[in-house]
Amino acid sequence: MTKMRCFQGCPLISHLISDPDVQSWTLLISAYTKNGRCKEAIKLYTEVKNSRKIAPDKFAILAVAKACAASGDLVNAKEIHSDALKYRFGSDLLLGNALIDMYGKCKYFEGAERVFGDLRMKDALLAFREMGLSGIKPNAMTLSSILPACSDLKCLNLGREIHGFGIKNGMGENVFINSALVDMYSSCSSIKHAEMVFHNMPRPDVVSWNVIISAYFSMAIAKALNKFQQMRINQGVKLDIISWNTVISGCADNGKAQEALELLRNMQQLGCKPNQITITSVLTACTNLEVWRGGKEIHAYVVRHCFMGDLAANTALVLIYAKSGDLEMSNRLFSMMPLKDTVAWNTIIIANSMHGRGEKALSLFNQMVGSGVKPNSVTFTGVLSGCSHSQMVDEGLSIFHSMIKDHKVEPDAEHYSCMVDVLGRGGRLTEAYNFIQQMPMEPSAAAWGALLGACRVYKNTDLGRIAANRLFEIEPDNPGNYVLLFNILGSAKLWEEASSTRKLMRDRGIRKVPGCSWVHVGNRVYTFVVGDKNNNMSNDIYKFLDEIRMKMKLAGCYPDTEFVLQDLDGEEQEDSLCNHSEKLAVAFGILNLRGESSIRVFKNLRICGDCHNTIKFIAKFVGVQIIVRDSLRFHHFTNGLCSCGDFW
DNA sequence: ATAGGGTTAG
Repeated sequence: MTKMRCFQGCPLISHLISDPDVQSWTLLISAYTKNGRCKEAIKLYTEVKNSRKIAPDKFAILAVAKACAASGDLVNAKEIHSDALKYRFGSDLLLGNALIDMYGKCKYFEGAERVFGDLRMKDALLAFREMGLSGIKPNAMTLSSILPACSDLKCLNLGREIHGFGIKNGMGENVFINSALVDMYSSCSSIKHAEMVFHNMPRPDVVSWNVIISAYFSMAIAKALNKFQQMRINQGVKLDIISWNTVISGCADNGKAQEALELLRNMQQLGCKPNQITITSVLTACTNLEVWRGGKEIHAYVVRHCFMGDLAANTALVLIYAKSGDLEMSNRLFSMMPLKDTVAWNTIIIANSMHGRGEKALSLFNQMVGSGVKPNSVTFTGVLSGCSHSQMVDEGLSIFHSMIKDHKVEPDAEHYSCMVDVLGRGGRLTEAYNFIQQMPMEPSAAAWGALLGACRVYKNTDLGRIAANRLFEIEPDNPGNYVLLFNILGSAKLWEEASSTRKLMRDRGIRKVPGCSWVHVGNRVYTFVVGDKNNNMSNDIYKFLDEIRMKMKLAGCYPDTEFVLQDLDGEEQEDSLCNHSEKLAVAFGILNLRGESSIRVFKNLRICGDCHNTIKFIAKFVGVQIIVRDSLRFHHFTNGLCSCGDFW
């Protein structure tokens, strides 16, 4: 009993063993790693090495390299690498593979390259191709440890040769080799062969099943889920944590968030404990969940299960909070993160940009650079879109010019589009148009779309026509472009031309996506469409909105009839401004405040201008904060003002 | 050489 407690909690396990030799030391390191306790494995390695003056052999180094790989511990990884060189294992193929894998998992690709170079892995692979391998005949261990290198490098030909060599040399039924082959064929996009190898295995084990399911996820999700069901009813194999993670991350990557959450519940019911990878995958899935309760539940789970130290989990949480409207929580979480990589910084910059905090996005960018983390292409998209949403034209221009000059990041079409948006929203329409024409690549729909949007805000009919006509060519099926031009022409009172735009849209058979908003009250999500009367409180909702409209008129705010046009859609002619889905959802949220000081509403399309005015008024009149997420960004309404500065 | 090595999830 005492011994057991020590094994779990005591860092110096070696005290329990009278004379630890290299073998038992290695065994313990592996045991810790297999149980997900990488920190302890690494500590054990370091402490025993230093205090007992034991020289690690290649197996000990291999074991600790795996611990570093699993935990992404780059600091110790470098130490392990230098040990490998110090003890003269620099050209060991097995260890070399493990070190490359370790650096890869720590995202330190320069290190991986260096090991690769030292090892002359390419030469090793070539030597293997000639089946010489320095005169030593490869055994099963060699084959199964070299196959992952083929997977990584997508060397299908060599993989095939290894496959043939294995069969010729009586290793055709080796489960390690076969699983590695399934993975190799799958990585080389040769699913048919992966399938063949798997189906010819006499006794596939958990790993074989995991690998084939993962292979199916890369081509057809239905087939993968089907195979997973087969695995579950198969008596011969027992699901392990990797099985669950494979299928959960497969769902997450394919936008199946609900399924991922359901699988998380399933695995827990069956007594399988989620690990960091599970949590990260589920969090990634939740990031794309349309309706989320502010991330609080999964956050609580992460805290309860001590995954808070995990970089990827934290980054996902930062994004979840931002996307669910809670920017404060997002910022707070980020500031508490002990370690921040490029992705983490990008996330918090984008979060602030989405919420219209351009200044904060810019200052975060400067902090990022100051702390020595290298910005990449995504970073600049984030900062520039922050500048555009906050009318920071000069700042945007200066960032754009510093991209190549100071950061060696080549602007791509997306950055150019951001700059069109920066100039356009800043009211510098001619410059925006010139900018498009000077783009070194073909201007994308995003670039013309940014210009068209700016033309709507600044009521520029001439440029609006040009941008819209380009968009009608590039993306003829996007209803938003027709509606925007229609609104531009309508507000210029060019009725005839406006209705011919409408006709063009109708003739092409393009329909507007129906507007839909939702709000979270208590434990339920309530959905509203235009003119919705299906809610229990519909009468109260409309009464409330009537009252607001009266109050607005008394205050001299008249409905902006320009936006009546926005929803004019044939059969929806009777739609007036008072029944847009976002107004209904806001009204319902206000009527169910229950002591809260803020509500959050989500809409699938851009918010309408009249709704924007009305919600500003409601926020002031009721004295609450109203946060609305539309398809592009967030609006924070407080005391009669919106964070977007009316440049929605 | 009868303690350790090889395949899978992000």
